[in-house]
Amino acid sequence: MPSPKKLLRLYEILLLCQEHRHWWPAKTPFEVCVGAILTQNCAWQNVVRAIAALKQNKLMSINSLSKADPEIIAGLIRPTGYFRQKTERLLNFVQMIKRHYKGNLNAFFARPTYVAREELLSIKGIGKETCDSMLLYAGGHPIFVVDAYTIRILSRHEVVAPDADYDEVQEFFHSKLKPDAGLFNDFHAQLVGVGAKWCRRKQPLCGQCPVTTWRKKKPVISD
DNA sequence: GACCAGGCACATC
DNA sequence: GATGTGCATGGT
Repeated sequence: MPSPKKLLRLYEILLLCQEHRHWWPAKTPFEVCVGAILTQNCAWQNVVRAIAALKQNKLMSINSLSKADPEIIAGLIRPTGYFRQKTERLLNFVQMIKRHYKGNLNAFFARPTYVAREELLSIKGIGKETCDSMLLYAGGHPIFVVDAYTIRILSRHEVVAPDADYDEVQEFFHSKLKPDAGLFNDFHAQLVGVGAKWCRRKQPLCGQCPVTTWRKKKPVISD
């Protein structure tokens, strides 16, 4: 298991290759939340289209979205796939914020991290990754987001086991790093950045990947 | 035409 | 609790 120092070194190298990514690519916290649901098992470029369509139809707000016809929403988010499920998930989310926080997203994110997390996870259609993306990128809570790229990259470097699950990997980051939302934000963004470019599902890490290049020089495994 | 993309819920064993 | 399956579009 690498030390906190090595994990930070990995981050520094990613940062040198890509610079700060200023994530999440959204204008408002609510847009982050919508994007987090829409990006489930789908390429980001399709999410961009769906978000543009929602904005064009003035549905990028808790109030308007919650009142919209599900058929209309489904039609607008169609490019992201699973559009019926995602429509239901978006509505489940906005209805919870309306019911419990009078539609005030800031009030929701003002809750303690664990309270907000439990509340999000209780919503049908919001799993751990979607929930943690919202907490970190929309709410500024210091919680590490684990996604397919994170597990793929770290397991290929034998930093975590290939079959490591979400909780294990998240706990790994939390145990090695200080709870710093800014660091967690960009670290995860860096991993997704190299992941989307170089780390496809069934392919080995290629030599162009900055993380691979780093490992060739100095293995991260054990210390 | 096969495979993949920044998941999740549910059924089955 | 682990594993398999449905959900669905768009790009390569």
